[in-house]
Parts: sequence; structure tokens; C-alpha cells
Amino acid sequence: MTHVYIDRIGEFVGQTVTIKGWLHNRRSSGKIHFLVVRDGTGFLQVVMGKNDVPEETFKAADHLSQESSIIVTGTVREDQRAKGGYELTAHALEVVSTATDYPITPKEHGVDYLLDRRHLWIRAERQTAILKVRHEIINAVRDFFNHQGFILADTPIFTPAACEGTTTLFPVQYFEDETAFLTQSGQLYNEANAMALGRVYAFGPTFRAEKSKTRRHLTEFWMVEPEMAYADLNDVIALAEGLVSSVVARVLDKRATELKVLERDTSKLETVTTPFPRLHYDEAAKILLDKGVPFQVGGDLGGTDETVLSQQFDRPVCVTHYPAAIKAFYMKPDPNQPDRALCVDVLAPEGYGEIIGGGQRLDDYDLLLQRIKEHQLPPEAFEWYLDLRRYGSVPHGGFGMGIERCVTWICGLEHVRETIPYPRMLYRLYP
RNA sequence: UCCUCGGUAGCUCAAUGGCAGAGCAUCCGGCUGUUAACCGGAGGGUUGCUGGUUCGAGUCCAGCCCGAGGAGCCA
Repeated sequence: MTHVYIDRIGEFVGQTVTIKGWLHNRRSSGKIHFLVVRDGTGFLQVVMGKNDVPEETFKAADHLSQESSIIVTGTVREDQRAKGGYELTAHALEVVSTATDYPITPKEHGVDYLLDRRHLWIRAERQTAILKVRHEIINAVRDFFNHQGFILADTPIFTPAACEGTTTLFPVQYFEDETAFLTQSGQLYNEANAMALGRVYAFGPTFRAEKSKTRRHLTEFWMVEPEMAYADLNDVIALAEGLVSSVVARVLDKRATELKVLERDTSKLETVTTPFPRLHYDEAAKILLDKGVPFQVGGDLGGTDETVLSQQFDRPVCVTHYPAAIKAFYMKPDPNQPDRALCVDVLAPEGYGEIIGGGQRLDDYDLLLQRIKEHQLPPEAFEWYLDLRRYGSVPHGGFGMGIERCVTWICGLEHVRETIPYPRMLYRLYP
């Protein structure tokens, strides 16, 4: 019998097919069973009448437990009474394996309970929808860069020292007597790759050992980091706008079903077209102060500040020219305003906060060395990085985009923890 | 690390200092179009841990453990 996947079931109306999956839910009226089956690609209601199947089969279906793995053969029918518009009238049922006492019942559960059973929670319709949007976003990101001629050049996960020295890193024992650290950014290596290949991107996991306990933080998250040689801040902003708008358009186009499952208000995504509004740090500060937000001018934008700013616009907003003092050592100062960095943060709408951080890099050897010393970083660890300014230094820049924050925003979620199959957070390493 | 909130049946939650309960899940029975189906019945408890106040503590007090949200920091 033809094995078909549920997402293609509409192509088989009137035909007898087999679906292989798991029992998601079951209802019965005594002489007719309704089995909701999922197979990873979707959910399908199987109807089994008492007179349609052998008595043993009908009885087996009556006692079938949630998440038991089953193979069902039947005739595909169009039926408006079924969610999704199609149904399968069962002729045969094979129980592959019986599940007993599946812990995630059709009623509500607490977050802690669900996170302890994340390996099972991901079977839920809502969770599969999120993971499919994540998949689409990642593919859209890769396509965006690949189509523009960027070269994927991944950066190491074991690193010898802090990239920026400001955030906490996870130490790893590296053979006998050396300590390595899990990367917090591939950016420094990305700069070297850009000098070799012109325009590059790295895409991989990133680790932050900060004890952040908020809905925006994971200790392990995925980041895409493009870097361009011969580029200035405007080029970086244009690239960020192009990336974000194309990712949103792609998800709207390909994942309408999933966004509907998530009850996402897509009108808030349809406005995400270029150009994005740009705010100089000083303008951002003025908006905050005018709104009565107790903002400390000269400091970084906090979560509340980002929320207030992003709510002023119907699309992501680019905030530029932060004080150089609060930015990383490798940021290039603005020649017209040397206490400011040529940097940009992109804040997602609806209060979702920073999804992109980047800017133009410091390309002057002497100034870079001075900054390294000012930040009390060991210059010998950055010899290779300084080489990039010794041998053919050029203006260059790039940014990092956090995938999970992007998924959170596009899906309209409350928390990043649902955007990755197995979230790693402060106090959560299982499963 | 700091601030706030929480921990009671497998799950989600009730319970004025006075007999520890409901819905769902599970098991049994009923129902031929259900949509988190519904109806009837049954089983199910070390109220996070330790100590204290009290005739009496799920409830009040102290300490501890665990979790959530937020701050800082960041994508």
C-alpha cells in the first residue's frame, strides 16, 4: 500500500493509502472512533466505524493509548467536519508499539513540567510549528547569503581566549594543561575569513555563561554572523535590513499554516519591508526621555528601553552610534564624533528587543592595539588578529543575528526557550 | 548576585488556623460525526524539606531546597 505523508494527503482523495505515525488523541461514540494521528508532517483525523473493520481492530482502537505508534490504511476523503479538511476512513490498523501513561496529556501543563519532558513536548502541534518556522528561518538566512555570493566559513567553537573579555565564558579542559573556552562569537575569526574570501558568514552555536534569567536568554544559542571586507556602517545596515526583511517574507510565504497554529498576527509581519527606520543613539535617548523613561544617557539600552523604542515603529529599528565606551574594543569610532562607535543594533518590533548587533570594525593597527590594552586584554593573544591590520587592512564590518530571538519574534512567543529543540538555560541542562 | 512570586493527587489548580477537594489523566461502563467530545462509576495524598508557635498548621513564624518572572549583561 502507498505510504503517504499527511501534508500531502490532499493529493490522494479517493485513493486507499497508508499513513505511519502516532496516536495524538482519540474520541469515540461507542460505534465510531475518531483517531487523530500525527506523523511529523501534520495531523489527520482517522474515522473508524464499527462495521468498517474487523471486530478485533475496532476493539484495539478503543483501547489505544496516546502516543502509541500505529500504521493505518484507509480511504482518503474530503470532509469539512475534519480539521485540515481531509479524513481517512480506516480499513486496517496496525499497532507498532503501545505507549503507556504518556505524561503530556491533552490538558494544560506547567512550563517546568514540560521542560523536564522537552523530548516529548516537541511532539505537540504548537512545538512542531515553532520548529518548522525555525527551520524556515535558518534556510532563508542561508539562501540570502548564498545567493549574494557570501562564502560559508565557520569559526571555531573551542577558542583560546575571550573575544571581547566582557562576558563570562564556559571553560573547557583542553587536554593536559590548557583551558579552552566555548566561543561567544566567531567575529574575530570572521574578520580574518573576510580578508581571505571577501564576504563570508559563519553560522553555528554560541555560548554565554552569564547568569541571565530572562525570557530573552539561552546559554547556548545559534547565531549567524556575516562579515564584509571593504564595507562601512551603511553597508552593514543595508545588509541587516535585507536579511531581516527577506527572512520575514520567506516565513510569511512558506509557513502560513504554522503561523496560524501559533495564532500569530501576521499583519505585524507584513509591514517588515526596507528601509528600516534609523535612530542615532542621541535621538533614541531623546525619545526615551520624552516618554518619561528613566534612561541614563551614556549607558546601554535596557530591556524596557528597547521595548519602548521598538513600539514607536511598525518594523525593526536600527539604533546607531552608541557611546564607544560601552561597546567592544574592536568597534571603529566615528571620525566625526570619536566618542561614538560606528555600530548598529537592530531592535525587533512589538518589544521583542535586540536581534542584531554589529558595526564597522577598527581597522587601524595603532588604535586597535591601544584599545586592547585599555580593555586590559593580553596583546599576545591577539597577535593573529593584529596581523589583519598589518597585512592589507581595509574598512570592514558585519553583524551577528541571534536565531532564537528571531524565531521568538516571528512566531510571536513569550519566551526563547520554545524556539530550540533542547534549550540550555541557567539551571536547565536536562534533557 | 539582587528583587518579586510560587511549590497541595500523575497533571492544572481550590481549600476563614478546624473532616484535603474539583477538573483532566488512568481503570470500568454507556453513546455511529466527535473537535482539549460527552455522560455515569472507581482507584489515587509524607500538602518541597527541617524545626517552631498552637488544643489543632496545607494555612502562621524561621531556615533551607527547587522553580518561575524581572534587574544587571547580552544575540
